Amino acid sequence: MTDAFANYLTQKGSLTPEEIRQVEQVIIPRKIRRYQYLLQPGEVSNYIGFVVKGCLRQFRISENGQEHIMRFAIENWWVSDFESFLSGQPSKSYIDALEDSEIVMMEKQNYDILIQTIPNFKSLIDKLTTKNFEVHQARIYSNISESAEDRYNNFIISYPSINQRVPLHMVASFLGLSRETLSRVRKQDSRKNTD
Amino acid sequence: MTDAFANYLTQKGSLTPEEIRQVEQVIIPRKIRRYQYLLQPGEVSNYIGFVVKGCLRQFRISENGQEHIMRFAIENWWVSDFESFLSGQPSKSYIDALEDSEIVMMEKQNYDILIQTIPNFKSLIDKLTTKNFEVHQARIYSNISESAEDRYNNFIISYPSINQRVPLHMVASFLGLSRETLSRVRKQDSRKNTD
DNA sequence: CGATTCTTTGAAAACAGTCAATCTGTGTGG
DNA sequence: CCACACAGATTGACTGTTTTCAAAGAATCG
Repeated sequence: MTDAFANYLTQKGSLTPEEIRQVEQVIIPRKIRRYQYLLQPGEVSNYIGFVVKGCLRQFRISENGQEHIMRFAIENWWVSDFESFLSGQPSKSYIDALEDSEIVMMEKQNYDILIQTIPNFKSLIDKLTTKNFEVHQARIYSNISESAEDRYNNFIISYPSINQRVPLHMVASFLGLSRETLSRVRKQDSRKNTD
Repeated sequence: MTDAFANYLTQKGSLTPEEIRQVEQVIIPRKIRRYQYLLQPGEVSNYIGFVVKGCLRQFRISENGQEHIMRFAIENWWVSDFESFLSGQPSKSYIDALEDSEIVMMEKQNYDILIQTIPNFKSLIDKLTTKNFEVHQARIYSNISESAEDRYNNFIISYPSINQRVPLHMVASFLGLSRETLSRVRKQDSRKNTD
């Protein structure tokens, strides 16, 4: 079950078998059913999860009741409200599962200890932080500079696997578009590609 | 000149006078004239700067030649292309000064040493990283969920000092709007406020 | 004062959202 | 196996928002 996690730690973090054993002592495997919440607003996100199998999303609900998807997570991605996880402040987000999923969870106190005791784990997290920064910048740049069509096209290039698995109206929500608009954008695109 | 930096380190990072002396050994004060570039695309951002006085911006230029402002920096803010600084990859951004400015610069290698040797400095940077994460999330959420008017109103609440100092067309660029639209939004707003 | 930068305005066009209806595919219960 | 319900996707007509283009009006600086 947690082989995927061990592989990840080996490949992305160069952890030794001994270090992986140490990490595995503090993780908790969990199954999450489709539609099940992992986090709700007001709770503090005391853990990070690593997705072994499945698909989840983090979203907020605006005053008028609309859902706005901040982030997806599939196999080999981390899932958490990192904002709440890092700051210790209550979350503003929901996290739920879009498919029956399996994750391994790690509590913040153990996470902090591992960072202090396993340099390879620390540098893995540093890489993750840098990557997150890049992803955020890219998304902000896309949001302020690109048309709906370009944003969608970049999305399917950057996240083809998400695009395949997730309903279109959620992709629209992630991109900040109405589902109707995204549906029309996609139609335009397919017309162009068959020319 | 660098008193502002020492104050910042004391107040935000609880550094002791001795620790501050240690930091001050590796910083380089620099004056940047208005319109002067601090960074251009392709360069690696090998330093972070702390703004003692003045105002700067980080922006990218899109294929059609438009400027898109990623970030402003004024007194007591850090300035850098953090993406490039953290990853060591070439930057995609320009940084330039909007006013004659004074900054103190720190090279990455010294930054790394200070993080390792001064726990207070490390936790200051950790706070900064968390704060950055929050700011990114807030901006993304704003971009995908709010109207032009709401985005602008949130901007002037969140960054009143920037709004006062920076030309309207740059605020528009930061928000992902045309200057004409922002001009009209602002007019609408002022009408509402005088009712 | 003249030059430059910044802001505003109007009119038209492009773009995106809303509402309502229909269509499609999937899965469940009878 | 069929009928039905349900979630998701599409379409059309309409409305509202934002951009674009062009011009003119402030403000600032040397």
